[in-house]
Amino acid sequence: MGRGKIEIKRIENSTNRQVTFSKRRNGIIKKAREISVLCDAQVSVVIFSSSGKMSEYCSPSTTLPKLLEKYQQNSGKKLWDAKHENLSAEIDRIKKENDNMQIELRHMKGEDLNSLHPKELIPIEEALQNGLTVVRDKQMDYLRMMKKNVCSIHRGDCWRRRTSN
Amino acid sequence: MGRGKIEIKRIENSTNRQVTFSKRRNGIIKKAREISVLCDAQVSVVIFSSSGKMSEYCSPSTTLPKLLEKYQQNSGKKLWDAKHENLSAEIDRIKKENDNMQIELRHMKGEDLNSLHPKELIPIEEALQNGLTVVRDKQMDYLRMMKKNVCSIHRGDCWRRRTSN
DNA sequence: CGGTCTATGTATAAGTT
DNA sequence: TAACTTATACATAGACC
Repeated sequence: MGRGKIEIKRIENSTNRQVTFSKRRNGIIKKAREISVLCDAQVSVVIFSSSGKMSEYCSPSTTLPKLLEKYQQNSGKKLWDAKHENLSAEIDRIKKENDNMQIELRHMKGEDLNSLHPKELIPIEEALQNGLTVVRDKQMDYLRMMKKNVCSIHRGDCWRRRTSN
Repeated sequence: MGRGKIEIKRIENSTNRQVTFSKRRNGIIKKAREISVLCDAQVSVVIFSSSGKMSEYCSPSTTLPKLLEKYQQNSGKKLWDAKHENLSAEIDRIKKENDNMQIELRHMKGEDLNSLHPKELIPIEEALQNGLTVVRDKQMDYLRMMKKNVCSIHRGDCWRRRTSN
């Protein structure tokens, strides 16, 4: 419908594609508005351009949620229950991760050890020993640092450095 | 677009209305298909006739749930109810719990300690020391138990108990 | 990006079967 | 009813701004 006939296949020239998109999108939304008035129909149109820009139309006698509710009843297809299931699945996944971590943490604190085999105690003991070593090293570092600072203050290093020069 | 011009207002003759509905619905869906091919767009059309009959189109590169998800992100409008928000909130809550545990666990393993104040190292050291004590006690118990069992076997305790009586 | 113009292709209102 | 026909209104490709 225009100066030349076009094939219905992806328009390669991106400028043309964008222009055609705008025109046709307006056309579709106009048609949607018309059919809803002429024929007393409930219509919803949602369009995303390839660049992600969204356009929508929904006939005035309804709302998108209402229409989608009707859609589900009519088609039997689930639109957001599927979403529910996804969320529920993610909750399960995270909870499991949570439980595992909690168990590990309890073991590190010496709790719930009775269910473990003697062999399983070994890596825990090692982890604890390692953690303790690292923490104590860190504490030693702090102590050394503080001692050094105290000595500096006693010797007046800071003061002298700041004022001299 | 036909033999006569028509005003865009409800068609009172119900036969005409039904005929016009069918024709225009087909037209809209054809246009939707065309724009999705020509312009690489994602399109969803849902139409209910006044008699309740449903028609739909969704471009092949997507699904209605996916499109609606995008719609929500894009428009900020919520299409589904509180149930989702509850689930989302729970996910957030559990994830936070998860993060906290992960941090605690890392600290117990001697990781990420640099961000802590010296004071914060103390409870960690205590927890590690305590855990280590408990784990080692448990290991001692096992050792003692095994030793006892070995002695019993040597003395034939088990055998006698099982066969006698 | 928008909007305007115009030749031409399409959709469709109304008529016919 | 639905399917087919056809005259006409409308949509739009391409060009320009």
